[in-house]
Amino acid sequence: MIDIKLIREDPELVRENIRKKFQDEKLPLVDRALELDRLNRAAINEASDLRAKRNQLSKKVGMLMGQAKKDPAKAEEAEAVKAQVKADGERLSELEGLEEKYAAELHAVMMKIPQIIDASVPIGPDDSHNVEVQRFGEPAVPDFEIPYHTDIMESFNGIDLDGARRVAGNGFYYLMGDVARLHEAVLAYARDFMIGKGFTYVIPPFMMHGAIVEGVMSQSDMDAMMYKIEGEDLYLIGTSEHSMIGRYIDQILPEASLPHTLTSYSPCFRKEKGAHGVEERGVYRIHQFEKQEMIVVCKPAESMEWYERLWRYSVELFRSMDIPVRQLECCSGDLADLKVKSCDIEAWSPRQQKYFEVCSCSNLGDAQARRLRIRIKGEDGRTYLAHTLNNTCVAPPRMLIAFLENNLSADGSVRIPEVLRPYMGGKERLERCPKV
RNA sequence: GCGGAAGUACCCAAGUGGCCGAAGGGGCUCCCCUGCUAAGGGAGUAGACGUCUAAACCGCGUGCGAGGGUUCAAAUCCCUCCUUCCGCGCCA
Repeated sequence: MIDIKLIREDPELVRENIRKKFQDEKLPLVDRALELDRLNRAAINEASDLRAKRNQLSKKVGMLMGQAKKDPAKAEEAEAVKAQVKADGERLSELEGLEEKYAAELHAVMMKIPQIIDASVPIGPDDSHNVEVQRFGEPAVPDFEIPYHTDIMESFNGIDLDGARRVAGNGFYYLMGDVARLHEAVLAYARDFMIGKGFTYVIPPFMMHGAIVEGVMSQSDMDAMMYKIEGEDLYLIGTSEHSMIGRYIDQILPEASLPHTLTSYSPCFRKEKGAHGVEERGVYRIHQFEKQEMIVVCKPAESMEWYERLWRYSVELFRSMDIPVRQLECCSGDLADLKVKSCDIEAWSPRQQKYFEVCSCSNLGDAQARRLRIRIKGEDGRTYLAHTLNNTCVAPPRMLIAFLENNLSADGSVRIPEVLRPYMGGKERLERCPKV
């Protein structure tokens, strides 16, 4: 969400930004916003004048009523003033209706106008124009065949998709044995990794109110992603970012307390409508997964610096588990409407011989902060909007695909990288086991 | 979940229809007085949001948990909801 003042002062900049994102159908929204803003302010001004008048006259009634005890003539005068106020009442309630109507419409329009993207974002209509920035580690292709990830998991008796389908349907999983333990090991390792970077570990609510949902994500994302609890104003979180950023709703943070650097764990629930749908056979795109996340709330001037730091943490984390990765920058057309700049960290899949998304790092600028009214109080007493960022540390079980494929040996065993061994009871390898 | 109580500014707290945007106290800030300091005196202390403005000040509007309603006028009356506290119940 952008500032309405920006549209007042420089509508062309906002239009240009919409064009850069290949959303020309939204161009009329700019003029619509200007019009609604004008109407809204006119209504506010007139209503405000009427209220001022009413307040004055009502006080006068009060005074006259007081005097009426000694001088009955004053009572009549009071009645006359009452009638005056009542006369304006109709116009005032009409204006109040208009205020509400215009404000609501304006808000709806403003929610659709995308955040101003950073000047450095590459321009392109869709994800095919995303830009590979840099690779980390050698994308190796072994001389033996790498099975599909669920087959690798099955070779350790580590997954049951059939059972999950019976219980919850497609898009769920049972992880078992060493694979389940590995899943938790990766999360625990990522947690400690971030604690080591000075982040505070947080376990947030896994559900949230509708008002928070609207603040942290766009309407289209909400429809495509969120599960609603029947009969309650509660949604299952799609990522801990939602409840982590939501925590700051209506808060004014002392400047000295910044930056807030948090690493949160949560299960994540997603409908995955649209996108490419839920995968039939595997744990790449599913309705439920777990994630260790990074969250930063900081001063506006520092958000780009944090953005750079955050995605590098992901790279460092994956490299420490011997997984080759690359940084892929999101182009303008692929950037969600709330984001200023974003990149994916993609892990190498030796089986498919291509990179696939495992982390997503975003600088939201003041977009979430404006929607949720997250402000900072400066030393000079002024308040201003914070910036928010988020990034994935690890999101298994998808992340396990990269892990298993890259650490698989010709004999079918999987090497446990040293950093994970303390979380696996010292185990150095996962060995194939007979089918149960 | 049931019963009871309560939500007023940084904190405590008075206020049941009219100069109440809100007494009083504490705290905090500034000033003065006094060399003996768990001292005295004075002043200030809604923040926020909206509007107005080139911007700011000022002004105006909103604001007493939230949202509605009654009224010329609501902290005060009515309705709904939320939160907290105390019992009871249930439960990892």
